[in-house]
Amino acid sequence: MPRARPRGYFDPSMSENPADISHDQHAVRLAKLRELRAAGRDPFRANFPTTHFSGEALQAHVDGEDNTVNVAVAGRLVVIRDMGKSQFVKILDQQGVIQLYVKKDVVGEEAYVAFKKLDLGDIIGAVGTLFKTKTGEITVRVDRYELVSKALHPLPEKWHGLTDAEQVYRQRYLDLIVNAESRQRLMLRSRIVSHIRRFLEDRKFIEVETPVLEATAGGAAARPFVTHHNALDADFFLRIATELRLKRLLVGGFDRVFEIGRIFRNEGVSRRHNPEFTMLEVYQAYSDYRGMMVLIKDLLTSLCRDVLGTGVIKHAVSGQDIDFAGEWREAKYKDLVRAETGDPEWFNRSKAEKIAAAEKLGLKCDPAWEDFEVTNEVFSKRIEPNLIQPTFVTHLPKELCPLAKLTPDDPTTIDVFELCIGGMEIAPAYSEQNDPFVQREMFEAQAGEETQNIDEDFLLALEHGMPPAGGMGVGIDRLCILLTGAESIRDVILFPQLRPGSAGGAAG
RNA sequence: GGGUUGGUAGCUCAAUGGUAGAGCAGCGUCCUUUUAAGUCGUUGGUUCUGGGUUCGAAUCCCAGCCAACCCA
Repeated sequence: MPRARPRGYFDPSMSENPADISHDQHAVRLAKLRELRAAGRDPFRANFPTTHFSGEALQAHVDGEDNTVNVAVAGRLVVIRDMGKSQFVKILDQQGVIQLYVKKDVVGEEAYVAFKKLDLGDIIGAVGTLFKTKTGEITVRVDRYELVSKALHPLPEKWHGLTDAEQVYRQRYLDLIVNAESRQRLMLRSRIVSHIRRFLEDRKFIEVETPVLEATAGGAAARPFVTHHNALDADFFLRIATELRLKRLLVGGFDRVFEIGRIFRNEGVSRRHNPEFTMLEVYQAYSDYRGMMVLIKDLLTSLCRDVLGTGVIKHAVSGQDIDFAGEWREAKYKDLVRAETGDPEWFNRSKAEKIAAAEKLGLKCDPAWEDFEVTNEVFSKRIEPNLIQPTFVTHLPKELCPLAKLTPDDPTTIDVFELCIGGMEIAPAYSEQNDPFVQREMFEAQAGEETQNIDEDFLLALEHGMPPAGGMGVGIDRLCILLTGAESIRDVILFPQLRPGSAGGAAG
């Protein structure tokens, strides 16, 4: 038997009726939507003119002068505190949250009744004046409001937010609505990229865009994605670097160029790797890798100063403070390896001796590896993870990068640095190879049997004369991990790659 | 690709082989300066999927899907 209860919008006394939908939040919202439409009100308006973002409105309030400043604001309802004949609610916009105060005797009976039927998640616009509540919060006293867009699904819980990693990534919009930390971190990424553009433009660099679809994927050692062009009936590769295109521009007389471009590598997914990621590549004619050192140090210190407002950041993994303001260490690759292995004669040992020594350090080595690969295993597993403070590692073995110029007094190494910070490689930079004959030899040595993979068009460009140049690549995602204190690359990419699946079916 | 951990109400989480619960959200009241507002009442479950063991499975076993972490 249904119990006697006052009848309201959805009467629980109807709960034994299959038509009762009070437990189904989606159905309740659909019913409210139908009611709005039946009353001739559009639940999805075309616009709502605003005068202020939330943050601007908070700034616009004049202390001690309540209700003198008019504002029109809009955003998503994220908090509702109903006190009977008045309500405090909060709306979220791009700049954050602002509180609204809606009084029955200000907005009128009809509008107030309609306001009570709004749901968390609805997008509303409001016009009113600014005042400060008795607890000191700057608030909009609402004269008039509109429902701008109805939300048909409930928001995740306000206090704990959304924690399910899968839903965070597949439905990032929910994460952005309820997790302020995510919202701020991803906005910080935008500011970082924006700062990099301004920084380089101030130094006369030109931003360019080069093809993503390439006939040969060169400029790095990585497996590419393959795709197909129907009209040309030809396979294309998604680029794995922008280097060879940008150098053609150096030949063409664009002396300082950069591209902030999406790079695609068909490799594993991990905390540090997304199949598509963003790389800054910079080339400066008549400079060299030493010039790039100055550039990257200026760039990172200015990022810390102007975007983060600090010279020291906390390293998420080790807990150490990373000091960008002080002197940056510079160390030769070979010296670091000799120190780590405790063997001054490391580079005179045979491959077998190196493997034996590396395995004593707890490393697993594939016997098929080349000599330099064994050494590099020591570097990447034992040395790089411990380079927390900014460190330029210089004079790498020439086998590691076929596009750089050899060190004048040591033909086994190249004029390059790898900037390591927080145990990660942040930016490799070279004195770029501009001798077409040496470049061809390096390509051929690297290609082995697969000479069809040599980019002949690039070599032809070099034969027309490329100015000497310093070049540098900066992994934007890793830089953002470092600067925002994120633990995973997925936390600094809006929509990280996941296995295909639907958002709705994600939870089960 | 291998190992480990996890998947329970819209969300955050309980329930260690014996009637699936709580908080928030929802629904119905009270409340015209609240701050995770408060107050009284109340609805809501294919326990990721499919098999198996058992008198009985969210729980144990097998397979699969998805995710996180570690390794390659």
